[in-house]
Amino acid sequence: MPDASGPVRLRVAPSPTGDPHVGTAYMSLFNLAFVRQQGGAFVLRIEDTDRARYVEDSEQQVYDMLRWLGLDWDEGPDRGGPYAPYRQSERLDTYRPVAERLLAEGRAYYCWCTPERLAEMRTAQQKAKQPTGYDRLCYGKTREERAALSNDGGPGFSETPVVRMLIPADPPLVFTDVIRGELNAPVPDDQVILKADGFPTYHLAVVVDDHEMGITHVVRGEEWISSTPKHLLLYDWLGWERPAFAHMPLLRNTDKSKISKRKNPAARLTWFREQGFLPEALVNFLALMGYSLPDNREVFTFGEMVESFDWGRVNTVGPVFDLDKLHWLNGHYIRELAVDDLAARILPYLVAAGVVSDPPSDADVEVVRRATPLIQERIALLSEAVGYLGFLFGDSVEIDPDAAAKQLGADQQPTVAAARDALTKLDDWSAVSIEAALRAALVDGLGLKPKNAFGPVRVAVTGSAISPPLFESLELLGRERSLARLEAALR
RNA sequence: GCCCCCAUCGUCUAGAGGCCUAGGACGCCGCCCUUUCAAGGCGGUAGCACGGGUUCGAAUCCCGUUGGGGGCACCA
Repeated sequence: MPDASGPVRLRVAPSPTGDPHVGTAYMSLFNLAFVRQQGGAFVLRIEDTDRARYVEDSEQQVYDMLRWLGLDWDEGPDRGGPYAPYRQSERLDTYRPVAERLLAEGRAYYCWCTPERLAEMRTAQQKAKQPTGYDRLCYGKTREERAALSNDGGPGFSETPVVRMLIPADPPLVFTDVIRGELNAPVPDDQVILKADGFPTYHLAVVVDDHEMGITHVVRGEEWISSTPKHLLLYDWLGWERPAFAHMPLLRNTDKSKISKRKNPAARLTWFREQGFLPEALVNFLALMGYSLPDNREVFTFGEMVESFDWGRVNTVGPVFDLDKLHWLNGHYIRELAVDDLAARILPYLVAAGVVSDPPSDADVEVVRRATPLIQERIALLSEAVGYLGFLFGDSVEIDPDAAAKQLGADQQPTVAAARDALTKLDDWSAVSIEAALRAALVDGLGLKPKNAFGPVRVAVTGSAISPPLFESLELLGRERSLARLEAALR
């Protein structure tokens, strides 16, 4: 097994079958942390050997999301590298000779069984409480011999055969995992390595490619532990050096099951961007899943993770993906952002919500920039800016009925009127002056508690009982629209 | 059903035999601050799954039980 002292090449190998999965980012992160620490190469390989499940756009989405997260790769289909091509569908010629060699050496055999026959066999085995696995019906038979079996209602025969590994009686089951130490995996059955359509299965393709590409460390999910003996066998048969294996824990849904798009929106990587999470917060959070820094610090950069990275610190327990903590972390990162940076990140969400025109006017951009400091410590997600800042755009504002009922009833009319009168007389339309004028008129003048004095004004002007700080909001809104909204609340 | 992996507060975790009366973070609760909401400050709640060993001593090592997860495809 290679150690980590030499050049390291790791791979991330998503299958292009829909929205990028959060697990892809998770594996990429740990992969990349190790690569950067060791000075190796991060290889992105697209494992598209399943033509039935291939989705056109998803490869591009993988690129987009990994770049968004800043988890950039050194070699890949889009940027080339010494071992191109990096798409398995373009490497078919690489796998076929290997399958033929195994066939010739008696380590593999053709199988003509139909999928229907295999399904029936599995069902029967389960029913009989037997371990499931291929029964080797085709083993040692020629095409003609096997076909003859099916002539009169025998087991299903398919014209195009697959190639299966002939698993020996004592396959290698024990291997050392860099995270878990010595592992004892289950005995495999005669696995298909070449499909009827001529494409390899994952098991063949991954071993051949990892060898060809000089991959030293395989970082993948825990779900692969039970498949590893198949891969070990292939390495041994072919006389190739085994890579090191790191089986990461699986991210979980709240019910502890493997994280899935069905049960958890967060399983879709694009969801995080839609919601307004910051990529740096997500990366930090992902690093916290099943991992900790030596000093147990919780907020850290990718670079800091790299400095002390150690496979031994990766937990073996699958962490539940807890959005509460990610929210907190995201809010934390938002508060640390420079105002202009944050404003620039908020803008697309306002545009997407239709609050700001597309493209935004210079005036709108300026308003967002000036409003951003008011909400920086109030939002945990970029998308929440829409609710806070919507009132600043447009002539009138829609008043929340609940807030109106509580803050703009008959009792509050004099308060609103007094506010209007005080502000109408105001010369200097600045937050400081506005506050002074309103305090004088409402708190001192009408003897109201601040809460009761400013509440009605807030609802009248922002449309909501929850808003950015009132006086700054009035200043940003401007005299004309502010007074108009107070006036409107009096009718 | 068969095989494999795993087990510290609700959640993420620290802990590699004595430093543990088990520490931190999120959440939750209370108080302070306060023009709403936040943010911030202070305090609190809550856990070593269970049973046997080993040892002077066990959250830490071993075995079993229970519990959870994963795999058992011509999917990856």
